[in-house]
Amino acid sequence: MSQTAQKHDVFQAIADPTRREVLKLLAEKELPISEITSHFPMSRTAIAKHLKVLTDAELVSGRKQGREKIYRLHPEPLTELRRFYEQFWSNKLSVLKYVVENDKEK
Amino acid sequence: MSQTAQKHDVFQAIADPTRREVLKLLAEKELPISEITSHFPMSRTAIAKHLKVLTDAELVSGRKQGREKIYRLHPEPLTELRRFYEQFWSNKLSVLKYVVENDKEK
DNA sequence: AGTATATAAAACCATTTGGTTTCATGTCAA
DNA sequence: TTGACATGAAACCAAATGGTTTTATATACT
Repeated sequence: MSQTAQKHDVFQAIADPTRREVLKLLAEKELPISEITSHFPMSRTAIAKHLKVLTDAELVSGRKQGREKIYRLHPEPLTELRRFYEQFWSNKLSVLKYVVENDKEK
Repeated sequence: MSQTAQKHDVFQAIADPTRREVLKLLAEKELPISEITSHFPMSRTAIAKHLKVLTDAELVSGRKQGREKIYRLHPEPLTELRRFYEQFWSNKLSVLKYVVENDKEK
């Protein structure tokens, strides 16, 4: 269980639309599992599994409070998304090439 | 087979590390399938399937030229990635909240 | 014409994914 | 202490994913 365990990465974690929605919910405020579940047309167990994946990717963390488990967002890993995105769209030759070549076709 | 078919979306397309690498390759210049394949430890057929997924997500397109099929990058759909990212990290309350609350803990 | 090359298409396979149901456990409240 | 509530854990399942091998077809080269 090292710091680098990370069975699921960010890219995989956000591949599922339900998980993306969960992240949006948690961006507002932290929530217990049952609260989160109430926003989706599926079982609590299914949501719990999604939360497991998000936890693996270190995008959320849950703490037990009484009989509830409360999840909160950890947005940092999303910066990897940004880095990926910028390889293609930020001050990169590829973008220029793309734009130029597309202009030619018109 | 409408224009809106789009069986695979961008998030799903970039979930696989091989496909992310393919995109990086194509950011440099357009390439035929066999050329792309030579960069990976798997069969041409496997790469062709990855290219199919990327095509579904409209991240690449292929044109037949002689006996080769040449693929090129279409980076536009990646903006959806950016929009997603910015929901969490760009001038949003959630970020402020996150930072503030993290400060408190230290 | 015949051979090598580049891709396409299909069948197949193991593993992962995204869901379910069922049962067990811990906690709160009356 | 009894019952309701919130979660955990396990078994199960169908479909999707990521790969393979095999066979076919079109193009290029000599």
